[in-house]
Amino acid sequence: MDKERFLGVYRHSLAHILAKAVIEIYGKEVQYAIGPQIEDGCYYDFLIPASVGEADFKAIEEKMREIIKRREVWSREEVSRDEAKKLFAGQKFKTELIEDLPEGETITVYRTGDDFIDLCRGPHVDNSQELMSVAYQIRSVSGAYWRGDEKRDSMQRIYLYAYPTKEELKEHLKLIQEALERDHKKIGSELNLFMFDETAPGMPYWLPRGWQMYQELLKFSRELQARHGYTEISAPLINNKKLWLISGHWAHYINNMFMVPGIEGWLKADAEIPSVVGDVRELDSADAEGVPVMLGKHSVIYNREAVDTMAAKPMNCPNAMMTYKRTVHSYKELPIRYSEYDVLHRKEKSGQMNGLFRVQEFRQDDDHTFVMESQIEEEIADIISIADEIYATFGVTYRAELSTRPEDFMGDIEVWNRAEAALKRILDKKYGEGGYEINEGDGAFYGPKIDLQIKDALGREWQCGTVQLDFQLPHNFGLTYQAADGSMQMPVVIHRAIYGSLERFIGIIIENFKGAFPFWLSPFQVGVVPIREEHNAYAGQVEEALKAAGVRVETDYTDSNMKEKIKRFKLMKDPYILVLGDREAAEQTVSVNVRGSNRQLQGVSLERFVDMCVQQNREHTLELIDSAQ
RNA sequence: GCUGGAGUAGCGCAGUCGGUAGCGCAACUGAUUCGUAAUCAGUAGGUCGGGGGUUCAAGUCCCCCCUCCAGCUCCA
Repeated sequence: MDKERFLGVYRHSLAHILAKAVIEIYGKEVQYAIGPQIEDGCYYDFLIPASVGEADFKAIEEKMREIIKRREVWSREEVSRDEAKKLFAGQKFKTELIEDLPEGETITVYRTGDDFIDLCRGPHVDNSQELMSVAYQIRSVSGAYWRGDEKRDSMQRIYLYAYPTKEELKEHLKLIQEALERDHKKIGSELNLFMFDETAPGMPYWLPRGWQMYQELLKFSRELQARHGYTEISAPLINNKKLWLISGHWAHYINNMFMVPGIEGWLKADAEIPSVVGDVRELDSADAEGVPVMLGKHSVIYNREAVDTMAAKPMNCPNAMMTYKRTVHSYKELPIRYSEYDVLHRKEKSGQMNGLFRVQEFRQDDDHTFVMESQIEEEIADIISIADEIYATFGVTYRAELSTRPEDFMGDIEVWNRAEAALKRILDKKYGEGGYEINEGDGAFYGPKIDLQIKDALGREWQCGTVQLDFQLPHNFGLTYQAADGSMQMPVVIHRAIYGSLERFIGIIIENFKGAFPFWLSPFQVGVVPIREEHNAYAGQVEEALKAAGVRVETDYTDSNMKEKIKRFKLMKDPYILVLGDREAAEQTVSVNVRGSNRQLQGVSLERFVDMCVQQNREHTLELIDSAQ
């Protein structure tokens, strides 16, 4: 049996054992739903009368062990729909699953011993004893909605790690531990890169060291884009709702926007309101049921439909449209590329935030390019070449995904077809046919898109870059350009970002590099350690020489001993630590400690060391130069 | 928003049955002037996330809220 199949059968069988154990512990009223295998094990969704916590894990694991030891026989049966329904009477999820099975499909059930039956396609082990040697451990319990729908039952999902042997399980737990050690929240705090405060959830405070990196990323993006003909703009952070009405955000995105009340909408109320909808998610739903609410005397309420209501921008696009609209445009001007790095705000439901990966305030390396349809192909090829250069600089690989026309598309189907064909031509040429994924029908209603997923040092994938065609906003804003024949035509807008959000990207590279950044990106690039106070003068001279060459250097002039000084810079993961004493001062050299090795370069001339630094800044070198040759 | 966990000095943590809030690192002061990851001694630092309640007494028990974490759902 090949490994894939082996894992599938065993993990899936363990899910059944898990369900059986949970039912034996918590009683027959447990509703069990589905228990698929996943990447590192399996899970099972339950509706359990009690709430399961970490304290219960051991009992469940032991119950599973006990069940396996019973060496029960597993049997497969084919049953009719009615028989199946009878077998699972009282199990509402199973009943729903059975009802949803297509007519004529063979329904199979598996029994484990006499007292447990599950609806399942299989295959499974023949006898529980085959599971005797597999290693498993409850990973966690978490909430999950029945069929992923937040309006339906909220269930408890119990996750299991499952591997064929104890060694493999151990190996996996080690990898998890490794990921934990790379956690950007932990490293970000240790390296003084950023912080959060409860008064601004999901909005990072960038500390000096972190902001330095942030600026380097911006600088790199700006340099690269300037070479590719981009022009940068900046636009208001808050706009009147009029703009959001035109762009469609007021109708489709309002619950994710931070509102800025004006003066007009404030009302003093002292009345009974017949129908108040309390759940913000249902505000736009026609059949949301309101309840009568009595407002207290002189309550202050706000009517967001007032003419002077403003909102913080969640996206840059509408203002880019406005910028384009300022003058008339000729086809000769296109493509026009407006890049911007403005601050965006998106209100998230609580529980959605996650360090820098998901925040409420962020910047993107955003751009809106206005092109003629005939220019799409060439423009996107250029965007991909930018992405190539940026990702390569961080030493990460990526793959592309194309999402095509959804059912509720907007615009001319012919335009869609031509645009999708153009995107496919580019991707075929770049990655070879089949060298990228196609998600049919997954595009936005306003245009097809290409997503770029990067793969980090642990093999985890992250969505960063995105290139989206947009036929809708030019329409909403009435954008035009004058074509060669004198007619007025509508440009196509290309939205694109390569880092994605700077915040998320920094989170990813913190984990990718484990805080040991390439030289050009390091908050401080060189730490200088004078051995004794009498060496401070020479240290100052070295510091000045480096600063003059644009190198970010920090020097420890305190009276602590050199070991402590070295330790401090090592903990900050400065790429180079210079140790300066009598010898160096006399010879005008530096002794260099290279990060990540115990290697010391002795007697490097100051001039040579400055050159090494300058070269790495200029070339955005990924690896540290660890030789003075 | 949902499920489960957590919040005690700047950071990492301990705090038992409800009975005077502690340890390590960091900080500060003094001594030490040192050749590659922690010199020694002393000092200071707390609305125990916020609010309410129970009690003679609350970090500890109860209720509400906030924030964070692991997931679910949604997303850059």
